[in-house]
Amino acid sequence: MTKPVIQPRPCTDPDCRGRHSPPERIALAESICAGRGVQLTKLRRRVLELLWAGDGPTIAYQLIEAIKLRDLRPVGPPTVYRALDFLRAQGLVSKIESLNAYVPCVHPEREHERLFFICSGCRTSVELEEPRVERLLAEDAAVLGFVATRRTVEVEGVCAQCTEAGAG
Amino acid sequence: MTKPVIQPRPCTDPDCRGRHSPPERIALAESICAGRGVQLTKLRRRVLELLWAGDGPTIAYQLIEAIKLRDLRPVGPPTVYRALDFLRAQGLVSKIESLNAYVPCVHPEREHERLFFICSGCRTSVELEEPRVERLLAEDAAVLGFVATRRTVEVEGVCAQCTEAGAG
DNA sequence: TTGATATCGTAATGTTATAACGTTTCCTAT
DNA sequence: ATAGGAAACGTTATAACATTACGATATCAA
Repeated sequence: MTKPVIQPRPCTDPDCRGRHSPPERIALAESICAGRGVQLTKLRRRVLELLWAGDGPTIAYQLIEAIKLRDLRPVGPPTVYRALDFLRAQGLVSKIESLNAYVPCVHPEREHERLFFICSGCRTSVELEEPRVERLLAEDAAVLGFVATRRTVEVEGVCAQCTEAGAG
Repeated sequence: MTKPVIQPRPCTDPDCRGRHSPPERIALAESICAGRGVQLTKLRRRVLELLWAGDGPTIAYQLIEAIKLRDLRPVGPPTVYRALDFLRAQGLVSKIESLNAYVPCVHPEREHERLFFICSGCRTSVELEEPRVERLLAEDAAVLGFVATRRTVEVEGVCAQCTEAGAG
């Protein structure tokens, strides 16, 4: 009885809204790291799994707690922050600056900048690719003679569900 | 002998790049607050002055130190954070989320979202209004049924001067 | 197996921000 | 003028987020 092998699968739906199976996305991360010759170690993988398991942006100290619970061993902040740094460098995780929290990237296989809609009601976030925003920012950067290395685009507000719930 | 009165003056140059006299911008802040019936108290004004005096994004604890030096009295973090909260609420100051630092808004008289280009070389930032980005984000929000309350758009990189200096 | 490099553990500490509660200031109605 | 109330501020403590520094372990090529 062999376990079914989970195949990473590039997503071609620009409007998928992040609806992917976490195991499939982890498998994709594995294959991306393998392809780059970098190591998705047990710890790094665990952190990525926990981010996928969370139902919204997760703060570093939640990850520390979760690892303690799940792996029955204590880990210090540097351990988790190092893993996060690695995952961010590989484009597998983004930091939501306005929350000091971290989210798994839905489409690490696409090398795009991401923007986030963050609901202050249910504390979830939606990742979006917006080539048009990217293009405008690149244009402005060019006018300024500015060489961009990182973009942060975050929109805070209330999502459709929470608006309905609040109104109903 | 009367002091010359500094008149606040709306800026009509969309590409002014923030070249304004701080005293003039403080006077503008005064008049905006007066118009809204809110108080730009001595402390709040001092914080705003210090932000204008800084040559780039300023962190809260720098403000605490600066007030100690300048006004010869100790102030606690809550005092400064409250002043910053007020100034942000009035649109006179923005927080740069990716630096945890604060900058005075160049054009508080215009009710626009701002985006920032932040140079990691000289630690300065340039504020820009980008109605086109605003529009795209509004569009995306509409598609998601998302009611936006705050936008954070920050581009990190190296400015033209620093690029030249580094290359030369 | 050895040396080099990457990764991880651990203690301490640094940095950023807020809670809680008391005091002062200032306006308004009398 | 003065009592009541709201807004602003002061102060202590602490919470929340992140890094430094250094040693231990694991991994891999030669």
